Amino acid sequence: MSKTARAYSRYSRDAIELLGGLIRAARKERRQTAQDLADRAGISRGLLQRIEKGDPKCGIGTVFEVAAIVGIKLFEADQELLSRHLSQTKDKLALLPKTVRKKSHAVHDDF
Amino acid sequence: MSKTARAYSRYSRDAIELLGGLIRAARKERRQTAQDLADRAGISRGLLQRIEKGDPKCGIGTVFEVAAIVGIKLFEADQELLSRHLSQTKDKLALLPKTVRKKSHAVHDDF
DNA sequence: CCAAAATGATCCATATATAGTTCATAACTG
DNA sequence: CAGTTATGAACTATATATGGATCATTTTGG
Repeated sequence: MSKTARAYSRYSRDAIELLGGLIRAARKERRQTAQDLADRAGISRGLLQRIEKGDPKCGIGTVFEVAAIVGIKLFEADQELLSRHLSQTKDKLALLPKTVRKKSHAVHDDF
Repeated sequence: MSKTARAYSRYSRDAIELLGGLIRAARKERRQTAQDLADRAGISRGLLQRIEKGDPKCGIGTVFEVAAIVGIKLFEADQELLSRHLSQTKDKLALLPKTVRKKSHAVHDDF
């Protein structure tokens, strides 16, 4: 028996669906075929269809790649800035405690 | 033989790695254990580890979910706004031509 | 210090995503 | 209008991600 499918919060579902929609809109504005975009991204047309529809099961790498191809960048569009932000985050992580204790409970979700 | 692994652009790799780092940083600031966050997200600790490390192969749904739990929203934090944006995008899509022709080639990637 | 706990890494079995196909329908173009 | 092309949707086989366990190491708190 297949373990009941994973559940996603309303936010996640909406966010992913929005991203997919933005991709589809951007592709059409570019007057680009689904097949063509899929080819450029190195994926199948079927997978692109699911991405544009907002399927949560698609690999984040593929989605980001496709999004970037049609000009949608979720983070800094400037590679230079992005790299800097990335290393800053790494630095910050180096400062934070390596491990962490307790606080396992009582964290209340607000979304 | 395993077909050579998919390639990702520099941007995608950095963006995903950044997102993972932000998640890890946020989790530690909350003084939350990896195991605990994994439990809350309904995933295994191993998978969370890969997400925080920036593995492009993780499902976008899982990543977004984990991110949201630690308070990172890539789109509107306000569910109301997000929903509105989502339906706006759908409306816009309804206006765009259903299908699209040509322009298969000559789209130059700039990232 | 010492014991307990968190993390990072690896391995395997299994669930699942993806490619690739096919088919039906819709929507452009001339 | 007719022919062509894009799209949406399903299905299957295979590649691969994920869960769950284990082990070594590091870090923390008492």
